[in-house]
Amino acid sequence: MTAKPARNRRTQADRSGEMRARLVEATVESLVERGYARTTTVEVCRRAGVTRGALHHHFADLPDLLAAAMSDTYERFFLAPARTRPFASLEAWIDDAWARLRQPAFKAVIEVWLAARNEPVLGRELRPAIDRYKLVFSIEASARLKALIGSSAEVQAFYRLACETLIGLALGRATTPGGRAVDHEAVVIATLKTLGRRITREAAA
Amino acid sequence: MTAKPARNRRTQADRSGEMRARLVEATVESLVERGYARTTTVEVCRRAGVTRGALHHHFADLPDLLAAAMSDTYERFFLAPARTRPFASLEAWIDDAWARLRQPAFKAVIEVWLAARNEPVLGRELRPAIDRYKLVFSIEASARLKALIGSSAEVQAFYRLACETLIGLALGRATTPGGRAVDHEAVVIATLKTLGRRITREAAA
DNA sequence: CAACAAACATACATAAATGTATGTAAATGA
DNA sequence: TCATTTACATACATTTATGTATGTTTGTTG
Repeated sequence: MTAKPARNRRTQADRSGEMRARLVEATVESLVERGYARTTTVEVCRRAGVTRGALHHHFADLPDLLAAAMSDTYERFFLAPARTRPFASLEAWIDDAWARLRQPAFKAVIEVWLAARNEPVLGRELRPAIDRYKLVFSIEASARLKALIGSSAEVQAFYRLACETLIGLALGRATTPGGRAVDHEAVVIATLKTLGRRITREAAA
Repeated sequence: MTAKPARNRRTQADRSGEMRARLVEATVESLVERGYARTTTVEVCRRAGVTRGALHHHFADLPDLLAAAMSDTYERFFLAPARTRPFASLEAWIDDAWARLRQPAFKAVIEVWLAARNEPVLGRELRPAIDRYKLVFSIEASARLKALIGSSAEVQAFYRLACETLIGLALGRATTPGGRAVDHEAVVIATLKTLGRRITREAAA
């Protein structure tokens, strides 16, 4: 039996998990730094420090890997932190949402969104992952959002608007050379919060 | 001398102009339908119905062609229509701006933005064209916008916000399978206009 | 109406990505 | 412990894009 697990003896599940994680991480990095067009299997393997054989063993092809990378980013950056307490205000939600969308990793999501639209084959394989992603902004899917927005049509409409605004800002970051903040980012966020406060106040009245 | 210009005799300037136009048009189409990653010289030539030799004669390389495509879209969709009368209201500006950003051609711009960020070589060549594009949203560069916004910091901030919102919506369209409208597009536009009216009213007071 | 240059086509060499096939080391389980 | 499966590496064939070089047609100009 495997009585004494030698110092560097890892279980197969461990090896698989770690390898998949490394590959997914390398994929996201490549998407952020080099974009979809230059995110090839060789590039990902180079970053992960493994051979293409390893990649091919764990993922059927690039679409498969991208779907995994997307789901992973989705889980780590958007779902996991969302399992905390409810939002105190629209302002708090804006802070929370923007803290996520401003992450460099969100550029990877944008790249995949476009790639899925651009390449039908890829789109078919990625649709499930993408649809899960969309739920991040879905009011119905989140008890926190439902509680925050309530039944006011005005608040709900403002929420939709704020989502698009944040995505616009995120695209700005994604297209800025270093992924740095775009010029008027702070002003826009501040304005969004101000408007949020007013909408909330009026809805309460 | 070229006494009687035969029916199908075209001047060299004509031929060049038409060829460049065809290539640029094919490039934009390809960017919209297939994205940057699959917009190759062969694909562009296939669409334009010419050989790669022709392309290479008019454009040094793909970055050069992309810069031309970008400038052309810029000119046709954003600058040219902007030379009309001043905006009557923020609402009118929203209508005008959205009428442009909702065009499929704007997806080509987004693709180029990302490509320029993703590939340094391309970025260097495209920077001038991109910087010109940014002027579309620049208040200082447009007398119409200056007149519309005036000196109110609130109106100016709202304008910045609205720009990001519209870009967010445009990205939504760009990532939607048929380039079709995203779910809550109409609501967001309507809300933006409502807010615009309020901001204007308050700034006047 | 030459001589020349511009406009466009054809052909080939090179590079890079992908898929597949096969080989080896490590882990599992009877 | 040994047969078997899983994890990963190596090698090759194919495809596709690019750059470049050279050829042919069509306009321009003295």
